[in-house]
Amino acid sequence: MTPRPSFKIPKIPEMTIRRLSVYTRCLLQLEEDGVKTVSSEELAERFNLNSAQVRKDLAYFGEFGVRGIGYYASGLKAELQRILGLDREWQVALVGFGNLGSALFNYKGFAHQGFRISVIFDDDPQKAGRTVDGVQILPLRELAQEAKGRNLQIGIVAVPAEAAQAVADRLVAAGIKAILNFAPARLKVPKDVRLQNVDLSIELETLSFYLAQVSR
Amino acid sequence: MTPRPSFKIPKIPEMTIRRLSVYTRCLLQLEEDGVKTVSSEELAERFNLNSAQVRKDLAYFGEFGVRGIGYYASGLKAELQRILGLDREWQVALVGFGNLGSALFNYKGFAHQGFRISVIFDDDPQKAGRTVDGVQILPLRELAQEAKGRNLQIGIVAVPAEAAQAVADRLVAAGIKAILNFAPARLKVPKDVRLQNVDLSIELETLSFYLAQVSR
DNA sequence: GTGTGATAGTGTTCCTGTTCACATGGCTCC
DNA sequence: GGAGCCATGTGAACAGGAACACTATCACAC
Repeated sequence: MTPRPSFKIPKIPEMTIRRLSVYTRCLLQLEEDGVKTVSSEELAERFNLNSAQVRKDLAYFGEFGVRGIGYYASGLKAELQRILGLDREWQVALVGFGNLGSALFNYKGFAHQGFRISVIFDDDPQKAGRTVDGVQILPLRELAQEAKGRNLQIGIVAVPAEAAQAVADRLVAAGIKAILNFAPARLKVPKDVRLQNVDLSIELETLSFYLAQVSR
Repeated sequence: MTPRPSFKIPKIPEMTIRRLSVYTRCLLQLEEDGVKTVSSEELAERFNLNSAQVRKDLAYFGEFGVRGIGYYASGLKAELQRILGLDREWQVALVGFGNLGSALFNYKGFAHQGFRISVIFDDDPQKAGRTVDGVQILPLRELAQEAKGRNLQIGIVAVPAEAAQAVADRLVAAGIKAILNFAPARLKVPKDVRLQNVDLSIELETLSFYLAQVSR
C-alpha cells in the first residue's frame, strides 16, 4: 500500500494501462461478490494471462500486494481507479450525433465510470439547437467557447471520415488534450494530445482475413 | 505481382494485418484521386510509419512492388482486398439490437466492404419478430438453425456484459468461427474461433489515465 | 543497348514487452 | 517469539515486432 512515487513515472507500456482497466472491472465484480483478497494467479487466469504479468503491471505503480496473501480486492480497486483517473469526473464533448454518436450517448455505461457527456456538437440544422436528455446539441463553431466554459477535457469524434480531421483540429485548438476517434481515418494531432482510435473496419477486416485464411 | 505462395503462411504479425486494412483504405482513396503509383515512403508518411515497415508488411504476401517505381495503386488495392478476404461477401449475424446494436446496423460503412448483416438476434419480445430494413430480428434460440441456413460466418456481440459469454457460447456452438465482441467482458472461446474485442471503456480509461498523469 | 537513379525486398540489429525463476518479506500458528 | 508458509516483487532470460542499412532490380533516358 505504499503510495506511488509520484515524481518519477518510468515509462508504462500502453498494454499495461489497458490491462489495468480490465483488472479494475474485474475487481469491481469481485468486491460485489464479497471477495476480500485475490492473488495475481487468480486474476491472471480470468483473462488467460501470466501471473507475473499481473504482478509487474501493478508493481509499476507501487506495492499494493501482501506477500503470502495477495491483493485486497477493494483496496486495489480504489488504487487502480485513482491511477486511471476514475476517481473524478471528466467532462466529455461528443462531436457528431448520427447513428454512432447517438448510440454512444445512449450507452449509459460511461456515466458511472465518471465520464460525463456534457455537450454535443453537430452542424446538422435538424439537430443543432435541440436538447437530448438535458444535454444541449450545439453547432461546432461554439466549441472553443464551450470548451472553456465547461472545462471540456475529452472529445469523442463520431463524424464521417471526411470531416474527422477538421473536427480534431478544432478540438485541439479548443485546448482539448484527449481525443477518442471513431472515424475510419488516421488523424494527425500534436504530440501533447492523446489520441485513441477505435476503428470498426479494422476489427472486421482482421476477422475477415483469418476466415479467408482457413477457407483456402 | 508474383502470386503469393499459397501453401506456406509463415506467421503474420497481428499488427501487420491491421495495417493492411489501413493501407487498403488509403489505396482506395488514392485510386479515386487518379494516383497510379505510390511508394512505400509516401504510404508510410500518411500514417507516420516507417517505410521499411510498409514494405515488410506487403512482402509477407508476395512481391507486389516494382523497384524504382513503387506500387501500382489499383493493383495493390486489389491484392490487399483479396488477402483480407474483401473480395467476397461475408454473412454477419448481429446479436443484440439495443443502442449499440442498432447503431452498428445503421452504420452503412460495413456493407460496401462486403460485410452483410443478414440476420439480427434479440430476445426482447418487443423486437423479436420485427423486420428492419428487410432484415429479420429473431429470438436467439433460432441461431443454430439460421447459422446453417444462411451460412453465417461472423457474429457481432452487442449485448450487455452479463449475457455476452452465453451468446458467445451459442455462436460457437452454431459453428461460427469469427466473433466481434463489443461487450465489456473477456470472453472465452475455443482456439479455432477468432475473437476480436472492441472495448470502449478501455479506450476511455486509457485517455483518462493520461489526463490524470499530466494534471498531477 | 547501356547507364543512371530510384525504390522494393531483406538480413541484421535494436528495443520493448512477456515470461521465468528466485529471493524477499509479511502473516499465522505453535 | 520463532519457524514455516506462501504469494509478492523483481532481476535476468526470452521473444517478437520495429527500425536500420544494404543489396537487388526495374524503368527510363540517352
